Amino acid sequence: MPRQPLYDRQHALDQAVQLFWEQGFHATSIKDVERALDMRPGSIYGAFGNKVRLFQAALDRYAEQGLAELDAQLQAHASPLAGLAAYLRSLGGLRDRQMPCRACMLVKSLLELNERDDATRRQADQLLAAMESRFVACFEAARTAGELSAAHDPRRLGRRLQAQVMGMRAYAQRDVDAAALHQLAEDMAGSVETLRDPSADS
Amino acid sequence: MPRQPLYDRQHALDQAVQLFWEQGFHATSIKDVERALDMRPGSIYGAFGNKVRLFQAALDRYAEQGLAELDAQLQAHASPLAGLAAYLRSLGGLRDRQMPCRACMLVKSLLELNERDDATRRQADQLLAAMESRFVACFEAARTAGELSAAHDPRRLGRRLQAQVMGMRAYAQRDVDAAALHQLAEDMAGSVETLRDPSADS
DNA sequence: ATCGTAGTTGAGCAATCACTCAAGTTAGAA
DNA sequence: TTCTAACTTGAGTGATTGCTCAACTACGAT
Repeated sequence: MPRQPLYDRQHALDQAVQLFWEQGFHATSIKDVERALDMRPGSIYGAFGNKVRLFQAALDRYAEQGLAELDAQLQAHASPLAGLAAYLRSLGGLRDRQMPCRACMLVKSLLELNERDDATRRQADQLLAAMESRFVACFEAARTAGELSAAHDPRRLGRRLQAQVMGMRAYAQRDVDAAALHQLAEDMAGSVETLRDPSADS
Repeated sequence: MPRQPLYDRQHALDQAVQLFWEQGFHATSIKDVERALDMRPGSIYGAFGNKVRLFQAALDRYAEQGLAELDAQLQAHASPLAGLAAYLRSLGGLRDRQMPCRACMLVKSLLELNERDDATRRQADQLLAAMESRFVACFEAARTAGELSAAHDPRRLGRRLQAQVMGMRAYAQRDVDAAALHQLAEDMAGSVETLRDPSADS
């Protein structure tokens, strides 16, 4: 085994996530990637294959971190519904922190890519489906915990929640002030909390 | 006045809307435009200036038609809230009709463009703001008509509605079945209808 | 019929695109 | 020390990008 790579693969991928998240796939050139990763074309292609595969790896990494953020919020709260509400409220602060982009990278990719980049678009779709599954599982947990009435359909609620999150984050990409975003998040969090069965004991 | 243009400007713009709506700005080449509009580069640049300005003209035309659709739904219903609910339900059928794209072209543009295309992104933002204003005006009308309790803030409701529409249409871009989309639209329409003041007389 | 103006055409421009590869560099194994 | 396999480098590939412009065409006015 002669010679280790000079670059840190994880760190390089993180830089790629930042870059693609901000600029999208088509507006980002390999020149941009060279600058952001501080790597020369040969190394980039040696490490990641080509532009599409680098983008796909970045998508995977982004989704992984997104799921981790959701899980962190869920574990910080005793009840599933409270966790989801807290997650929505945390999205209200999208304008406060400094970020590459406020909209979700998966949604940006889903909307940007067409059938010419079919495999990548399907990947974005699947990663979004995984996120939705987490939402559904959450509502199911709330139901078995008696927090949510049996009349509610967890899958339907999960779909709706994902659509709301997609909407809020796309809206956050608009040129609106932070207060409006917090209000929006509060409204959405409230609509999750009102699902709570009034006859629940805890 | 010697010689009329061979092309129909409105028709050409409609073709441009279709093309850009489906593929986005960066993934669409002038070659694509030549094919779609059946025009040669010289004519295209003579008529529209350059790629950016053609895209901007297409954005304007798209927004104009989008507002017209909303207005059509509103005028078809006596009450503002009923009109908004009908509009949301109509979006549930996005998967049924054949369309260039299910997601909103304004949102696609807002998410695709970055500060490098600042003017165009700001234009998309402003057109979305105009749409939101229509929503707000609608809620204000509902309030003066006594359909909506004075406790509600029309601006806040307008923001929320726009975020919901953005979310639903982005969600519709996913690979989900039509029934799920109708359910989602029904949920959102229902949430508008429950705003109706129970003490309203009509 | 002639003229002038506006619209059309397509070959072709410089710039950029994603990508390659031969030459050079580095380090562990022998 | 020498060898060798993995990694780095950057000049350079052909293809494509957005766009131009000189030649050409069509048509109303005179």
